Amino acid sequence: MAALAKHGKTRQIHHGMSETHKGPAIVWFREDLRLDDNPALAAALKCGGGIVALYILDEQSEGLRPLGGAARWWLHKSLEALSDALLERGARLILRRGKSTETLLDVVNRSGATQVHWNRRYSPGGIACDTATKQVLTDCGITAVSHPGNLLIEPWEMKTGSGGPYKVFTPFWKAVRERGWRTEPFAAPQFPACTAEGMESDSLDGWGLLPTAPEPDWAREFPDLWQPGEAGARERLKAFLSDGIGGYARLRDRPDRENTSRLSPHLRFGEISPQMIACAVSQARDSGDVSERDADKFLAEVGWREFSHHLLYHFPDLPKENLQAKFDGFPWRNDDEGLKAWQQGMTGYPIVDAGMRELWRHGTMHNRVRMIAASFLIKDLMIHWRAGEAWFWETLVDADHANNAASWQWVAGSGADAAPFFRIFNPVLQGEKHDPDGDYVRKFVPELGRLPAKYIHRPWDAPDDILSDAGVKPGQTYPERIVDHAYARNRALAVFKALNNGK
DNA sequence: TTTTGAGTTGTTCGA
DNA sequence: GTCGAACAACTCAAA
Repeated sequence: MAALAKHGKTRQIHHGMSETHKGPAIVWFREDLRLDDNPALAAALKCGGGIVALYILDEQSEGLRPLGGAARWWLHKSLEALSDALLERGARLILRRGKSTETLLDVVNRSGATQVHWNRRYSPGGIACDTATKQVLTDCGITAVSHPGNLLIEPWEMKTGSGGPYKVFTPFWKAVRERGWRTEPFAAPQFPACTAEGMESDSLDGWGLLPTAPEPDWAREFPDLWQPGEAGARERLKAFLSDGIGGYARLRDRPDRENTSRLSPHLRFGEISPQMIACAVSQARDSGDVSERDADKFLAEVGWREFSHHLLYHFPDLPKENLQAKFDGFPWRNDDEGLKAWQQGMTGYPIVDAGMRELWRHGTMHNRVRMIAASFLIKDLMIHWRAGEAWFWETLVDADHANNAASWQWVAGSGADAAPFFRIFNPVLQGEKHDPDGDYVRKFVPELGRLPAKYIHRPWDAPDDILSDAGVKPGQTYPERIVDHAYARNRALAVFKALNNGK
């Protein structure tokens, strides 16, 4: 009807109508691709005029970081799932591409919506975009409401005794727990019979989010490992609570076991809320199914996500600038070959290479191995943490602006509550400690698969007959070490020491 | 204002 | 093989 009318005129028409006829409310989905426990969706449905469920692929607005490849794959699948879930309830997901503000205005005008609801983002680009959008909508007489839907507590609500943001995790998490968070979920909403009838929508396939030829199909194995979407998130949580969380405190560091939750990409896209996770874990603990130790340890990981997001809110430069200014003088090495070897999993250190190859093949890496691999890039190769951050952003399905930046700075020592400079992971000892049988290495570095456990984390120490029995030819079937760890460790220690003396 | 205790994830050395 | 200490010095958070 009013699809082609100019903005102003359309608005006028609808304002005139709103006295007698209530327009629909738009739910603008962004990083909250779920129907359950979704405050923006619940609020929009409450309006009673029907809803328009909208997702905008915004690759143009300044300050919004374009998704990396692996995350684009996830987004595609997650939008499919969301669209299906909405269809089951008689609603459509409208897909649009373009600048957020303009696109939203266009959908407002075409739909005659009088309200727009969304759940907040906390990155500087997201905040800027949402603030501007809210202003424009408000100026047009549209009610724009932002809701808290992605964090346990809003970042501005957590303050230390002196009024500043927390910079140390332990007191932060203690304060969050003492304060508590919302435990009543927003109920699974009842949908009106018909919504967004006749609205134009892009075709998801047309967005090109999946890898396309001649690009290699790096996502080939993803579907076997992941089930993006709300239902997948719920199943993952359930499976973790029944199989993985028992012994979590002890076994979460073992990449050869399946004791991590693997919920991070689901959280990243908001397919499940941190409240829902926390609630389920607390219940399992209270009923005695899960030990207090395991439950608390796992909840603390949700706490780290929270901490990272709060940090990014208070320190918007976190993804680009050292949080500790003294690191600005750090003599990072330019080493394209080293960076490439690291990215490809060809450093000659089996645990590092296994991790980097897991990342490429599966779009994820075990948490412990992320630290080992990151420490290797930063401290052994002395390559800037930003190069590592960028690679993880491109390859992780759970790539999260806040977590990624905060974690890389933590490893580098430049971040909040960071590792002391002398904490330099030894890739051999870490491998032997956390992958004692070498099963993790065997899975991702098959050319070492026949080496006995004793040598699998240090093939250079293996006698010639053992190497040849295992079919390993150093420098041919598997690379020699690109740097000697003992040498690299001393080099890093010297640099860090100078950094501290120089202030 | 001052003081005090503490700080995710490690490694190495020497007893 | 196991264990504790050293590795530095600083900043944070709360009393």
